Amino acid sequence: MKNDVAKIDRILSRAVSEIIVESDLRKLLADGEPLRLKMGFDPSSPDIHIGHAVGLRKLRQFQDLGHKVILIVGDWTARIGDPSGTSATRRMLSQQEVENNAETYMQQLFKVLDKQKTEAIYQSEWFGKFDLEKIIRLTSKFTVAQFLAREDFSNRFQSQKPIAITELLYPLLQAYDSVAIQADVEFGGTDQKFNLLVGRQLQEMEGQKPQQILTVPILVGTDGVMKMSKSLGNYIGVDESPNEIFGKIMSVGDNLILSYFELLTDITNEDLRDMATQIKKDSINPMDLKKHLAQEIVTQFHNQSEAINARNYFEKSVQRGEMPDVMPVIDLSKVGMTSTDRLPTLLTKCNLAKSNSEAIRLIKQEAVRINGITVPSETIHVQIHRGDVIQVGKRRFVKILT
RNA sequence: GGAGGGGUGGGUGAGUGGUUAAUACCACCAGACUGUAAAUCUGGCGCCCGGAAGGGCUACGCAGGUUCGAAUCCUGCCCCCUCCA
Repeated sequence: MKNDVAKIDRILSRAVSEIIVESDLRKLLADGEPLRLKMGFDPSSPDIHIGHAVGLRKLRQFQDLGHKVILIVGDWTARIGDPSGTSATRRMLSQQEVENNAETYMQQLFKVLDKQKTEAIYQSEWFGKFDLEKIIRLTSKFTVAQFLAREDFSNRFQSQKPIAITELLYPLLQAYDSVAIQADVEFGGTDQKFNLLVGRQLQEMEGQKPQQILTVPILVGTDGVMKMSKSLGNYIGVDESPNEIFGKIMSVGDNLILSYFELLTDITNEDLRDMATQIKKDSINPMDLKKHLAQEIVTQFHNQSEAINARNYFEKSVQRGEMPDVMPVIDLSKVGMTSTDRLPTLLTKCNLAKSNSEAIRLIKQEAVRINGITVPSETIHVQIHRGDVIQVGKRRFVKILT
C-alpha cells in the first residue's frame, strides 16, 4: 500500500480538527508502513453513539489504508473516576463487568471498524504490575502548572471547583498507554487534545518516537447545543433501531444538517457545498435533506433496506399520521383487565401512561384516540373490542387482543 | 487544626413558621401550527380515590423535638464543598 496522495489529502482534511505534527504524519502515511493507531475505550460506558462515530470513521479510513487499530480496554483507568469533572463518581467495575462491557462495545465498534485490522489489549497488562515506585516516577515527570494548562482543570481551579488528585492521574495513565503499546498515532475529540499531548511528551521521555495526534470535531448532540453525550441524553446510539435513529435525525435542528453530513457521511465535498447554497437560497426544504441524512446514517449502522423501511415508516406514521403496520399487542386478560374497564386504568396497564393521574391528564387533553377517534375529555368508562387500536399522542399505539 | 458555605421534586435552583405539592429555568408529555418527532405558541408535569367538585397520602439529607401549624425554628447524626494552616 503506497502513497495515494489524493486519498491521503482527503482523509486528512475532511472531519479533522487538528493534526500534530501534520508534516510528520503525512510522511508516515506516504511511506506506507502499517501504523499502530491507538484508541482507548472506557469500559464504564459501553455504548457507542454517533458522536463517537466521527473519530471511529476516521480510524476506519486509516485502516483502509492498511493501518492497524490497537484498542485499549481501560479497565484500570475506569477505576479512578470520571475525569470530565461532571461529578458522579464512577463506581469500580468487577472484572466480569469489564469483560461484558467490552464485548458489547466491540460488537458495536465493528459496525464502523474493520475487525481484521483491530487488536484489543487490556490495560491491566501493564498497570497490573505497576507499583508505587513506578507511579511516583511517572508523576514526577510533570508539574502541576503543566496540568493546569488543560482548559478543564484551569477553569475549575479558577472558579474554585474541586479537582480530585486522581483526575490528574488520568492523563498520565492514558499517556502511559501510548508508551506501552508504542502508538504511532492517537485519535480523539478536540477536548482530548491535552491528554493526547501528554502521551506524546511521555513517549519522548521514554525514548520512543512521539505519537502523531489527530483530533476530530466534537459532534453536537440532538439538542443542538451541547456535545453529544449519553449523560446529557442528547445522543443517538449506533445500536438503536432503524426507526429510532431515523426519527431522532429528523428531530434534530436544521442548523445541524450540514455538520452531520460532513462528519458522518461520505457524500462528496461538492455535494456538501451544493447543499450549503441550497439552504442559503432557501431553494430546498431542509426536511428533505434530513431525510437524506437519516437514510445515509441508518444505512451505515444497519443497511440500506432497513433505511428505506425506516423512511417509509416515518413518512407514514409521523408525517401522515397513519397507523403503523406493526404495534404492540396487549392481551387484556393477561394484564387483569376486562373489556369494559376504566380508561385511565387501561392506559396505565397498557403502558400508554405512567400512572393513573397521567392517564387522566392525557384524556383531559384529548390526546387519546380509539381507532382513530378522539376520546372526549370527560370519558372514563369505555367499551373495548377485540382488534381496537388505542393511541396516545401521535406515536404511541397499542392493539387490543381480548 | 481553624474559619465558613451547603444538602429542596429527573437536572439547575428559589423559598427562612401558615396564602407551598413547593417560584423560575431546563428536560419531559400533550395540543395548535408548520416543512417534521425542527422552530414557534398554548397547556400540563408527585401518587391514590372521585364523572366532577373535592378528598386522602407521600415529599424539601437522616432521626428526634418545639408549635394549632415546619422545607422554614431547636437538638443530634450523616454527607458534600471552599478558604486559612
